[in-house]
Amino acid sequence: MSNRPIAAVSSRSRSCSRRIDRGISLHPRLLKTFLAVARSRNITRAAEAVHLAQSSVSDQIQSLEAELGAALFTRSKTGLELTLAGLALKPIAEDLLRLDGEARAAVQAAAG
Amino acid sequence: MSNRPIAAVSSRSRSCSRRIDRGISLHPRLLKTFLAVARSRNITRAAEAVHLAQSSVSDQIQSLEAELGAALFTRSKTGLELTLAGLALKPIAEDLLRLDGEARAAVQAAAG
DNA sequence: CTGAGTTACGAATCTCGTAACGATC
DNA sequence: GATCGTTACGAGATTCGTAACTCAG
Repeated sequence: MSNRPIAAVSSRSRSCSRRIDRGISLHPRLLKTFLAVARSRNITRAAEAVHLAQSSVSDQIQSLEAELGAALFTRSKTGLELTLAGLALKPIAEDLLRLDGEARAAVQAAAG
Repeated sequence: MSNRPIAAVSSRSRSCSRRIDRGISLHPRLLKTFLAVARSRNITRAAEAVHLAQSSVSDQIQSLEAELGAALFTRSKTGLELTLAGLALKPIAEDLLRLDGEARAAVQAAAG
């Protein structure tokens, strides 16, 4: 009988945001999207870069912000800008993604 | 209309394995489970440690192996043993999880 | 009206638990 | 028969795309 106290219960309660992961871990996919947006400072462009719909990118950024409890970008008329939190996340996200690749490579090397 | 050439199409075709992510990135959740199994060399124990059902742990390990294209453990009568690939993955998985935490901390620090 | 981001909604997919098996001791 | 891992299956949650909406220029 429903023994899932870990995963949040409320789920789809507020607005639309589909928040991708929720409190368990920083999903690499979100990080990849975040970096694309950080680079282009433009959601539309980032969406093309990662082959996702604009709305998906918008959602992923919001999920990441919700997950971390902090705004990563400031939405201004002239474009998006990284906040202090976004600036702090960027280099670590890059490391994380790099390590992800290293893990794959290491396993391939070890297994043949 | 249905424009999803990226995500695999076949999906639930073989056996039961629900393979968690599939070719996009190393899911931190899988890594956490992997480390728990690597530590106890026992799926039942690992399941208790990470608060999941035995079957979920079994699936996650298989997902990870499928994702990486290599066996991480040898299932023998006496228990599970790490393969060369598993041995190679372990330290990187630990780093990955550590970095995950660092990212959170850095964002918290920057945002207040 | 155009360009950019966000919200609504729905279909396909994924996650994880219960239950049923299979194998080893 | 007890223990441990795997497979089957189903309920609920997640992901992402289309479409509609909002706001600045």
